[in-house]
Amino acid sequence: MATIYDVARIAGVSPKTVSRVLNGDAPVGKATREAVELAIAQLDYVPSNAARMMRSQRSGLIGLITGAISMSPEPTQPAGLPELFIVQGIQKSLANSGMTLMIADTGGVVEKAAPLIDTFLRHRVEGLIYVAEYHQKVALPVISDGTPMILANCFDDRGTPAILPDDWRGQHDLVARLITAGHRRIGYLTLRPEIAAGPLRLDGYRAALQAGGITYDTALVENCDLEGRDGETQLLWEAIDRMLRLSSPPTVFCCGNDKMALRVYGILRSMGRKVPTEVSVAGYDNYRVIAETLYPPLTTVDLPYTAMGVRAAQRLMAMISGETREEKGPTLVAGPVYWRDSVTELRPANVSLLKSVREE
Amino acid sequence: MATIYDVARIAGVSPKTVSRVLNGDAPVGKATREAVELAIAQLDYVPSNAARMMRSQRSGLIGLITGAISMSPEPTQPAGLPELFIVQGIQKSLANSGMTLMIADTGGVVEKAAPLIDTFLRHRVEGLIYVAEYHQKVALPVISDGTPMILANCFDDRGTPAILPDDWRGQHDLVARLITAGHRRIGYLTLRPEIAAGPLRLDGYRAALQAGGITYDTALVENCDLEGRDGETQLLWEAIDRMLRLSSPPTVFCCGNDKMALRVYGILRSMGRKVPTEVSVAGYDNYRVIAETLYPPLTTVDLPYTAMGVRAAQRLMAMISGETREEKGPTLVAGPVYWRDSVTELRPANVSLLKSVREE
DNA sequence: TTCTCTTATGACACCGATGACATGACACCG
DNA sequence: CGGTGTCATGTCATCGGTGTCATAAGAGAA
Repeated sequence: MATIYDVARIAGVSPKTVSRVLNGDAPVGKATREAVELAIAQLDYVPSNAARMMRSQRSGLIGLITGAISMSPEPTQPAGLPELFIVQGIQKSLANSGMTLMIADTGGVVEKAAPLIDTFLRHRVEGLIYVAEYHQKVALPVISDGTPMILANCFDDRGTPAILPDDWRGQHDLVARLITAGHRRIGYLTLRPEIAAGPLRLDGYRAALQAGGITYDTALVENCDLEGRDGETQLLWEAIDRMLRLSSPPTVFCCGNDKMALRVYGILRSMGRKVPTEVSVAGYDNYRVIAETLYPPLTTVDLPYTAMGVRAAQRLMAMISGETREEKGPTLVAGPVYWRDSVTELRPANVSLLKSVREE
Repeated sequence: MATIYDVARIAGVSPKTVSRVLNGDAPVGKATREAVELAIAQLDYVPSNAARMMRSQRSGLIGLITGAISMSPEPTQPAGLPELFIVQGIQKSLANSGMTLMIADTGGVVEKAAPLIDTFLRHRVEGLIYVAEYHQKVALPVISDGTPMILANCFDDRGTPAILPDDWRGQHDLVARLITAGHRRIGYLTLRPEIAAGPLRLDGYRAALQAGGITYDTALVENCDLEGRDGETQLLWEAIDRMLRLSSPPTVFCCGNDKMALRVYGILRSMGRKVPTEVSVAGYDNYRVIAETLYPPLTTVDLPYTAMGVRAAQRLMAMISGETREEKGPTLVAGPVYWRDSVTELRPANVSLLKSVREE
């Protein structure tokens, strides 16, 4: 591998002059520059980042840790995609910053995060981002040196800067929109409460009901989320069957996520109930493979992954450049409701009332 | 940031001894070792990879380029997941090699591959892997220095070592299994021929028919793949409708991929045809979100992404260690047929005849 | 004409590790 | 008791760039 000395020799100049041509940090004569560029081309010279970095003490690297890439071998969940979109947002936002993004993967095993962080520190990354698969609490090893770190789609109890989806607002906006559409009996097949999004969305649901003057009815809320295990379909079936037999049955089922909504479609069809004419369905996640492919297309709430990635990168860059006006606490990012044909308008919507809703 | 000199000073030894403790490449006295380890802990010392690398001329880095992470904003395709599984296989295979995997992303823009390769070369990666989203031909810039490179899920016309799915065999095995199940009229809703897998799978289909003594009938084969554009459902509808009206209609529809199969389920249901009792459906990809969630679960062919990743990493490591017994040409990796309930057994299968088929 | 001032370039040390080699202290051997 | 080998450790140069400073050559200004 050619070095800057080789180039200098061929071009008949000093190494420092070659360095100047490469970095453009001082004027170089036209003839000299051309000679250097010719030599570089002849030798296929590629400068060594390691050497450059030693002297300049700046790596230009951002380390990103995710489990997206190698999820557990049984990905019943729509595994990985969320993280991908977050990473996409981060990339987009970092593209013009001159930083190089290094991505490492935990293989879904949280314990692998520590050695990966260590590897990154050895490479002297200027900042770290940890991206989680779904909104959750994490406990990462402390970064003893001052390297800034951001959590995306997760949080810890050390107050590390975090970027989170606004689950409360998302569910709230969806339910508010359903109420606007004339629905009063709104069934809710929730996520299990252990995951962070569960309680937040339930609170959003309740808040929207209250704002709409509707009483919260426990008969309309049930957790059917078995973490992808078998029996979930049966649990869903029973819950739906029970709710539909109520004297005042729900006109719409909100599902914990789009995957559950996919199951609910199947169950309702098997029961002979037509979607949406007899009963409406709404999801959460805007998981497009499902939401857009289903017939009828699914009304759901977008999880603003890309936007979260952008925010994460921005906040990190702010920390790196040492801006003191650092926000405290987590950054909440809300996503719009995607209004599609799986929900009937029981009465015409008053469009002026709608916020952050995209009609498709 | 503390250096090895700081550690040496605190521990009262020479930097070289600290180095020995870190690398364990020469015996160190117990007391000395402990003093050094204490100093390292006190200072939160993390060795600099850049410095180490300069001296040793080995980076321990493998560069991976993918478009998985940031696909186009309109991922109608099951975007990204294939690449993820490939990367997962690569990671698994590289985990114990002492190499660190650096992942970079093209954002789906092929032109970005060149600067990314350059960045990797600056970091002196010891090997490069390019992973494509689906089986396709690519044209990457030539790597002028000798850094080894592997193509995964793609190939070029320069003969760069490539790892590819065995599409011919996959479709062949599926159709052979259908024939074993007693199907004689096998409809095939193909992928568009422009993509690499299309013709290969069609050949596999024809070969299996021939081996089963069944005449190839063009009335049973139609391309309904519009690259995710609108109208695909209508095209599918028409093709299916036409085939079902034939005097000798198909008893099973093979679909170009699982996504298409999902649509076909919907169409057949709308037509009032029950799957699988009245007509069977098979897919391709084993795209689990679809194949396992659909009711009935979908018979399909696995695309062995993880295995491809493993093979890619192995072949790369072989190249790096300079083994001369390098295979020529692409490595083909076949995936098993996943036999699920979407296909009826018209006659009981003779299990002893089945190869690489998983019954679920 | 002489004195700045800019432009263009080189000399040299240094970043933080490690490879090659040297050295000192013992242990074991005949 | 000298020779030889092993263990434990230190010295020094070096990897490939770049920061700092020096210097030479012209361009204008006084």
